[in-house]
Amino acid sequence: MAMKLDEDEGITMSQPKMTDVAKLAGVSPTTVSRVINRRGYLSAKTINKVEAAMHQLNYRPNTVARQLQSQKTMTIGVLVPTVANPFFGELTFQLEHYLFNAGFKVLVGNAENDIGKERRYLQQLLARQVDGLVIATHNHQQQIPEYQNANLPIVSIDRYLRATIPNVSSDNYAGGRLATEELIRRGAVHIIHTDSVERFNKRDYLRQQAYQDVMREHGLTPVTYKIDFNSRPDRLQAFFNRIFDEHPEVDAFFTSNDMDAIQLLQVARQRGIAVPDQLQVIGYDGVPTTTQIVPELSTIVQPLDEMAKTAVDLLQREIRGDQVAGSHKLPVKLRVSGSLR
Amino acid sequence: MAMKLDEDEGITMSQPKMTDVAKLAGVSPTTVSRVINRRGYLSAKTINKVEAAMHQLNYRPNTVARQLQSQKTMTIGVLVPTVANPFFGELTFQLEHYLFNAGFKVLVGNAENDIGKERRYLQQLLARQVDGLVIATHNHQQQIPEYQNANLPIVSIDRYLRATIPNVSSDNYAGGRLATEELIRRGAVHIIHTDSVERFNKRDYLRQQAYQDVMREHGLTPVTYKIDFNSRPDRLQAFFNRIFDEHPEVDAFFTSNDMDAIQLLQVARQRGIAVPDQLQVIGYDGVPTTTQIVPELSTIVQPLDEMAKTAVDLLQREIRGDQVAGSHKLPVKLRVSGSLR
DNA sequence: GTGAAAGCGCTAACAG
DNA sequence: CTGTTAGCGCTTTCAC
Repeated sequence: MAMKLDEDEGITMSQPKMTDVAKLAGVSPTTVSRVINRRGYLSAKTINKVEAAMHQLNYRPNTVARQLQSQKTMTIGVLVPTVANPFFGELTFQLEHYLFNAGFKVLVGNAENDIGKERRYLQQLLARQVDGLVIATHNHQQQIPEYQNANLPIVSIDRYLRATIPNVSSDNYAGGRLATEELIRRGAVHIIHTDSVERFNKRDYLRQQAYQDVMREHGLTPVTYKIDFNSRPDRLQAFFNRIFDEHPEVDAFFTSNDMDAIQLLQVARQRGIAVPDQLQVIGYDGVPTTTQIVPELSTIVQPLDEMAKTAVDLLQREIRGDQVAGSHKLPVKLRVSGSLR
Repeated sequence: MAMKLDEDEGITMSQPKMTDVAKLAGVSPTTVSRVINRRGYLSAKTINKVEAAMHQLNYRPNTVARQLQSQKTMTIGVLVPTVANPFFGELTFQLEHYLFNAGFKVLVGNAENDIGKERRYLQQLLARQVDGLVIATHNHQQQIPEYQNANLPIVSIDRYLRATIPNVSSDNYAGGRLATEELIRRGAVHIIHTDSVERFNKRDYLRQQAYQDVMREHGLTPVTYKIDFNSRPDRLQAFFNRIFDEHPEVDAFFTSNDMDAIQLLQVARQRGIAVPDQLQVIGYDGVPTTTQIVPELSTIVQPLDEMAKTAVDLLQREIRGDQVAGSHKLPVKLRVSGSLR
């Protein structure tokens, strides 16, 4: 029956608040607040009384009220194209992991490559609902004015937003060089690079730039195809089939992400092209989940773990008031597997 | 220079509030509030003045203050094992999609199969920081007392939490039957079922139950192996190798999820077992991303889209005060592909 | 050691 | 059509 106490007293009562606890414990709300926050001098007796009362009422301090008072939400907004994509799923996971350890919660939004949705998220989140923002979407920043006059700590992932917004990415230039040089070293000559169309700034073209530089240094002709990141599988397959038709001499691909590389491997199999003997492939990303599913794919591994850690670190510094603009590049490494000979 | 107005006035000013707008527009805060919320009668002139002032100050109403006043956060907490897993990534995506359309934001937490972390999330979120919760984690609910006295709308996904908490799942029994019957129909006799160890309630055993029922109906001997959902790839491979060693006669598998099925296919390839000629495989989940990556896998497709929609619908009804307990099962379908002969 | 009063930014109730 | 007042639940001065 003692166990029923809460219900007896509380079944009709809405959520208890501080004054309820204070009344039950026979102290003032201020004292209850002090006990919760362990602030100031308190007698052991008072602490016990208050804690007993809180327990009895199953009291939880109202987070929103504390947020209003403290002017902090301890929440970070994370905007990605979609967490359904393994890359952004892993990124979101890593961000949440580090943010949680730093005391923050995560509000996620899938922009779904919809500029309108991204803007609506920004409008809501910029209204002091979060203490900061991590932006990993792909939409054209110039169509999203909110980024220009945003007055909140922001970190972008692998994307240029504004001079004063720090950006975290893998070392795209090094990755592009690494992939291209490796393919050449292994005998490839007709190497095609596929890249995303969603790049709107020179700083976002570094993989392609590296590929072209390396090709030219070796006296080879660079060929780059642009892929729409949103392409459904069937359109992707048609896309790769077209490349094979237009370039029957191709003996290697460097794709801008692993999902594309995987589609490419399927098309190659359908066309009876042997990998790696006739065709070598290197992707980009190296997300653990994808690697687990398709271990034979060679790829440039982005250190998503370190990238998330860096992003969280930068964000915390921004929140503290530091200036931390600039491009933060993390080292990549090559994962050699069955798609290389 | 007119473009610089904001900065001239606002560079040193912190975030403007309603009184700032009111002062600039020469009205009371209440009127500003009315304009924002389009409530009551307002003269066109006043609306214009206020909107001009809001625009000039780049004013955004403080969300937290509104939340405190309205006693609503329009935010839903979503707890999953990890969004890095394609199944939960897709689930989270779908949930966010429907929640956004219903006006809600999403706070995600990765429980990481850590009971402590799941509890800390619950303690925080139950403190009125969200208007409801979607629980898709795998931890043992009996080790998480918060679920028993949680005083907030909750929906669970494919998992029993408490009698009064509605649960959404695919029709696991039908799915188990469908898979097993299909394998038998296609000539399999020694069919092994692998299932997750993270099932703590009879209601969570329906796939296994269906498998066993069908096997017995056909005079076959059911063999179920339990897998730890968290197993790293190498441990999973060792696990499947052990099964092959212990049951060299096996000619089909029905696995409890596609990731396991994919590892199984890799082990079969390593051992030189031909799929589907020597071994047929049916997985469970049928997430679009996974299907795109491994199209040859046959599987029972869960309608994640419909499940998310249903969960959001139930949650909204709970928030309105309706009683909506019970188990909500959605129909599955078989996807036939290369791993079936 | 503890309490009373003011205020975080907004909106609902009540006037006028 | 618009303003004044009070209050959402908490914390932070400032007293005592």
